[in-house]
Amino acid sequence: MNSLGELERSVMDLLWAGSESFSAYDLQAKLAERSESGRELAATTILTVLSRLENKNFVVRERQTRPHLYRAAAAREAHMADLMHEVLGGASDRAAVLERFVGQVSSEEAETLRRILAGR
Amino acid sequence: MNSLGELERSVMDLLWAGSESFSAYDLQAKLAERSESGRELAATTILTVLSRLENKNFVVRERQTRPHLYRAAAAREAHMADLMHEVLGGASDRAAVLERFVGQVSSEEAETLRRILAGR
DNA sequence: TGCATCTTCTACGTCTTGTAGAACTATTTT
DNA sequence: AAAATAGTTCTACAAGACGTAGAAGATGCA
Repeated sequence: MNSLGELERSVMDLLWAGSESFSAYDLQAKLAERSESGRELAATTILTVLSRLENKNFVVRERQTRPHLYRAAAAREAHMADLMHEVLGGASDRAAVLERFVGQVSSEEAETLRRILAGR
Repeated sequence: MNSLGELERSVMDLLWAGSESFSAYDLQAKLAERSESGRELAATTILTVLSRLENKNFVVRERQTRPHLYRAAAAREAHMADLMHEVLGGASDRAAVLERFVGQVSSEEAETLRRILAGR
C-alpha cells in the first residue's frame, strides 16, 4: 500500500515540490540535475514510472497537451497524513498507539498539536 | 521500510496478539486455524518467515530451548507509533502534516489526544 | 548409536520496480 | 500530403522481496 520505489519516490518529490504540472521531460531533466552522477535516464523510463504512479493514483495526467502533463494527485502533506491514518487504522487499540505516538513528539510539536486541537 | 508481506504480517499479528513466546509449530497451527481453508503450511515455511522477520528485527528468537521460541521485538502499538513517526519524519513541513492528520480524526479521538497532551 | 525432531540451506515461482528499446501515434515541416 | 520529428505505449528483462517448501544438516533422547 504505502511503498513507492526509489525512483517513484524521487518523481513524487519533484511533483510535490512545485504544485504545478510537469512533463516527463521536465522531470527527466530535474532528476538528472539533482542526481549524484548527473546521468539522464531515458525518457521512456520516466514515462513508465509516471504511468505506474498514475495507476496507483499518485499522479494525475493531463492528456490534452502534447507532451502530457503530470501533477501530484494529492499534496504531500495530505498523503502523509493519509499514511498515518492508514497505520492508525490498522490498530485495534488506537488510543494506545496515539499515546505512544504523542509520547515521542518533541515539546514544540506537542505545543503544535495542542494549538491544532484547540481550533476545532 | 514499512512493508511486510502478507504471511509475514499474519505471523506478526499472532506474535503481537499474545505477548508471550511461540514456537514455529504453535504459529503453524494457529495460522491454519484462522485461515479460510484451514490448510497447514509447511513448518519450514514458517521457519523461513520467522528468520526473515528476525533479520528485519521484527522478532526476537530464543535459541536456548529446542523448539526455538519467538516473540515480537516491539509491541504492536510501539511499532505503529514508530511507523507514524517515520512518515512524519519524512515531511519538510511537519506542522502541516499534523494539521491534516488531526483534522481528520474523529471527535472522540481528538478528545483522546487532548487528554494525552494534557498529561505531559 | 540410532531415531526423531528441529533448523538451516537451497530453490523456485510470482510480483514489484528500475530500466529502456521497439513499435506505434500525433504533430509539424516542407 | 508525405516525410520527418516528437511523444507515447508495448514489451521485455534484471534484481530483489516474499510465499512456499524439499533436502540436507544439527541436536537431543531412548
